[in-house]
Amino acid sequence: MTNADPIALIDQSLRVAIRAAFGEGFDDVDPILREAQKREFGDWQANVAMSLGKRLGKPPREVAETILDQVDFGDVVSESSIAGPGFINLRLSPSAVAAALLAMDTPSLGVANDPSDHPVAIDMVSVNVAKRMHVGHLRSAVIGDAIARTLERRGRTVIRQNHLGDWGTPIALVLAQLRNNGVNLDEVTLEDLDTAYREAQANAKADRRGAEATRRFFAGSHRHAELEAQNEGADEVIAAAKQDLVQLQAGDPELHADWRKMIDCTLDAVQETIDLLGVRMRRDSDKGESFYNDQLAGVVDAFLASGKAREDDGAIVVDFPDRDRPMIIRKRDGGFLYATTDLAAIRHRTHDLNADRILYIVDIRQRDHFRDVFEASRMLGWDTCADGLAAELNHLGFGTVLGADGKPLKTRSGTNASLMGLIEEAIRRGTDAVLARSQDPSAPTHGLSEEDLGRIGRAVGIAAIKYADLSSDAAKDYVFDMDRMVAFEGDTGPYLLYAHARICSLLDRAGGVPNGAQFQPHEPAEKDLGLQLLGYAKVVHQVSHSLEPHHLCGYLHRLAGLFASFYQQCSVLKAEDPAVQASRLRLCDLVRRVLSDGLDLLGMESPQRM
RNA sequence: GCGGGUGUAGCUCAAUUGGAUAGAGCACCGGUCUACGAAACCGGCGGUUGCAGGUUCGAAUCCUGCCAUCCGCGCCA
Repeated sequence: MTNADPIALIDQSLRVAIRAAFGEGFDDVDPILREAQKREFGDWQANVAMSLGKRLGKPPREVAETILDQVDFGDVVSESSIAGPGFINLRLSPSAVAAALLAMDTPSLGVANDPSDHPVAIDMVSVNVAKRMHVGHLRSAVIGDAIARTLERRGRTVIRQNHLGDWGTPIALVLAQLRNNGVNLDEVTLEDLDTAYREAQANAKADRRGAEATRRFFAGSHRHAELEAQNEGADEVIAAAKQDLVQLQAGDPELHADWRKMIDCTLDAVQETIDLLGVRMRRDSDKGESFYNDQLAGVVDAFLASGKAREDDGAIVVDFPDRDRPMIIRKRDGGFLYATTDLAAIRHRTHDLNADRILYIVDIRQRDHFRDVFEASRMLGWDTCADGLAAELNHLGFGTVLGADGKPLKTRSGTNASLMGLIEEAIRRGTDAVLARSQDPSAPTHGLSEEDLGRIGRAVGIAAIKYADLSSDAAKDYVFDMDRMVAFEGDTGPYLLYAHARICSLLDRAGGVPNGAQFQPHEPAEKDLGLQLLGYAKVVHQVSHSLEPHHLCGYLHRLAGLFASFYQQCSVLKAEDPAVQASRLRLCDLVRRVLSDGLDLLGMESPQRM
């Protein structure tokens, strides 16, 4: 915040006034400044009088009057009044808004860096080897990317961690299946892998009760429950796979080479999808379960040595003081579990990566799992970095993607909808719309090359999908309705892109912002737009803490809406007074940059035309 | 059975974390383009915030009890 920040100035003035009016003991009273919810009331309001009234035993309105008698807002506030039970309503002077806009009109747009120099580790996407990506991965990728970009915007180093499901009996089963099928792994496609995966699954469960296993099989990514094939009483297929796994672990060169090829094939396909989605993640983000494999025995030993784990019916478990269900970290047969791997991963991320914040962008149904793992890791101090700083461990759990019927989104055949298919359809529909509009000779996109139009269509389609995913509370389920998303009307990603594109062409026609342009937000629409702009840094800071991108979506949508109103009410190019025109152009330019910056944090492109 | 989430306009979602008359979008009705881009703007219709109590100046938000619904619950990941 700069010293031109009118809200900080008002806050300070009120604190001084409260101290002066009520004496010592009222040194540090929060004026409870809030944005006014309705413009009729004012721009901002202070709600301190109500709580202070109680403390002083005086009517809140009287308290408010006393404060206003004492306060000196300088020329920041143009109008103040008392309303209702004791709200202090304030209207900012145009000059104060102008000064604040001037202060934020810098490359940073007022967004401050986070002081921490530790990296942040984000566990996101987390695909399963040999499986196609499906909608279950969409949210982790989109939300994770938005969070990562927001933290990077604040100067943090973000280490994306693709916690691959690349180890264990499931993977061994697929390998065995591939060899049975005589598949040449040098030319293997993800299709082959996916098929082998399904066949392996079918074989594994053929000899056993299938219903429950089938239900789990279709549940989602490996971080959900994809293969229910590790129960005791393994049949021959599983026994053989476990044998393979032992050999693989022992370093059998041929098996290891096949295993690598399988991973490479999967990840090449993943990369293609990730790139098309515009999610920033590369192969150097890969750190799968296999990475932690040789640390798992040590994890269990550490818990045993510290007395935090005990043996129970042959298994090793960790107890929690407030829960009766323990967490198993080693099975009776000596095998390790998902929890064991996650404990190793936390230790790696604090001890080796030095991360002071570890975020998990994983389905919310795993809340209990992460609660257990986080708490257990704290028992051994594995949440602390080398410098003694305790890392913040956070599970950003997201809800399920539902179809129009309100049930988890599936294809007609009942399998999980392919993520690539969804993305391609969104892009196709975005491109169709862009192409159709470019037919109009007066359209700004008229005459653009097919390549350019395709690029714009892609940006529009992707923005539609992402905005739908990001604009509501991540923890809740949401209905994936392609028709609504790509209607491109109302509260959608394309609406934001459209606002941005209009500003671009406006500035284009004007030849940019004139030298010496000064902010003069006198018209109500100009001032409202200006006030909204001033809130940008705050919302970015907020999202980087709360991990709620939907607040940024809401902010940008309001900004775009206020711009649309302003655009309707205030002529820019036709403004008669050159100073007014210059002011409006500068305002437009600032809106454009904030929109573009905000869209980028959400992982969306902002084309100049659409 | 135990634990957790959710419940807001016909539909999809918000609500600055306890503030004023609960807001948007879609749908519906009515206005605004020989154009600073109508993917837009302006107005209208639409609510007992699941129900019942409680806390206080003030509750969608906090507490208690119900109802509905979804999810999780030791050797799967």
